[in-house]
Amino acid sequence: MWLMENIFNIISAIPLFNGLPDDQLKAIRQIALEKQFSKGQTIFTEGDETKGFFVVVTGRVKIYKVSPEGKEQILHIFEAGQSFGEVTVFTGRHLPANAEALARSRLLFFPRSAFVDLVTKNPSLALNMLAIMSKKLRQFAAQIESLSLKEIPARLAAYLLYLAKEQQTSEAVNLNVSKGQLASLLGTIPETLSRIFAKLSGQQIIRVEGSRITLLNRQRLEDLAEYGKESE
Amino acid sequence: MWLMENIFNIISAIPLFNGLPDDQLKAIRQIALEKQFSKGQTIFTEGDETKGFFVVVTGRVKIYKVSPEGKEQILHIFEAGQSFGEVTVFTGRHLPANAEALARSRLLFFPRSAFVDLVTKNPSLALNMLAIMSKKLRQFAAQIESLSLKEIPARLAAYLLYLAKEQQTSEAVNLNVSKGQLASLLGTIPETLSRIFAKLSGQQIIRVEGSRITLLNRQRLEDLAEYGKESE
DNA sequence: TGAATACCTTGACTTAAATCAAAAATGGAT
DNA sequence: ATCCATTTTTGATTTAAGTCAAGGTATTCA
Repeated sequence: MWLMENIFNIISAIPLFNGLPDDQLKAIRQIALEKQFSKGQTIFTEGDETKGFFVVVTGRVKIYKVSPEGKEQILHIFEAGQSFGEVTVFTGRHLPANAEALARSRLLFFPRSAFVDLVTKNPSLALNMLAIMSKKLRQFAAQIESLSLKEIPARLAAYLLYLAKEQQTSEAVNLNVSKGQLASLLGTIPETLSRIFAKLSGQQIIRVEGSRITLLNRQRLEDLAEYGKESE
Repeated sequence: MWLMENIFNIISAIPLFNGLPDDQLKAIRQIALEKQFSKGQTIFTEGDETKGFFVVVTGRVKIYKVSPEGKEQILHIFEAGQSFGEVTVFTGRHLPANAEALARSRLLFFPRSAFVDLVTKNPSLALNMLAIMSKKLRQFAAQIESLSLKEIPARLAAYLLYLAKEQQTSEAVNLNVSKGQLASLLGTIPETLSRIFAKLSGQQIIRVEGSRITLLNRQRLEDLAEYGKESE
């Protein structure tokens, strides 16, 4: 019984379900299924038929694509409260990417047709969903821009500033993924990322201590992120 | 009077409004505004506040980002029946990219709040909108994959195959954009694209005659698109 | 028709980042 | 602790693609 209550609280805290009346939240709870995934476990694979979408309750999930040579490009890393896999709910077909748990994760699964029914009956839910998908479109647009218009040091600088904002700090940020994963997120490989960390450290722009990055010169970091070239 | 009828017909043929009952289509017609843009004219600029979104009636529109050095990355080219700029309808804030007419274009403009009202009252419209945004997310995911995991010849090969599918031909495709624009769409520059056209021509994989590209060896083109390396 | 402009191609060179290879560092597990 | 496995770093080299510069080819417009 307390477990049901627990899920209810979790659901009401998910941005996707923000502002919905209690009876709707109850209906949502009715259709949600809990799933557990251990670290490294695959949640779904590109090309899979899908039956619904997920919300992260605890843990962390990466969504990624793999090239035939095995190189991986992370599209996104989702944390508690965020949803993924919605794409297939509304276009039917196959999943466009892979999902893997980066840590032991608890997820809620929403079966497609039951969820579509809810959306149909509840305009606020539909608007929330549209808002979330709009936000994802924005993020993808930014990622495309970054991949094609910026060099890797600029992408790293932008990512560090993004983390600083997320973590509400202007001093030092904590990488929430391994450096190898970060490389993939930035569209590069670990060796290159390592060299760029070394270069920026040498220039006194950042200090790297394991996964803790101290921002020594925020101005230069911002210039780098914006112009892709160092202001000398 | 005939003009109103005309708009009505146009609206009913737009995928976004597929399957909606006539009274809803009439309501949509009520809020739609017609706008004309000449070739090269800017429709909106990154950072603009927006008041709604657009549907292309005739013509062609490119959505793009520009780096500080002036290099341009095209995110998408929209043609008749397609909508763009929806992102800001549901997240408020600012436009994330630029839009420019590639040809003389007639657009319908849907003011934000009136449209949100319609969506709220009409579940089918909300679902259509969600389906369209899902499709855009897929396309962006594919573009991110392409930019980071494939070399430029592979991107070109994939694009040519995509065009062949679009144009329902297996013989020869017609580039619907200038080669310079195509370069930007593929995340490169005209010089590089030109060299790759020359290289693939030399290998008898394609024949280039202006904007008409004949696919001489579809198999090798497919290998190239998938593996990014040439099958020797 | 011919000039003007935009578009496309080719060449020589530079450079950012990938690859290959190997050494260091880190972090669990026993 | 010590070992093992993974992650990270460093070095030498290669390579794809960008830059700069100059011609060439279309298109458009008067």
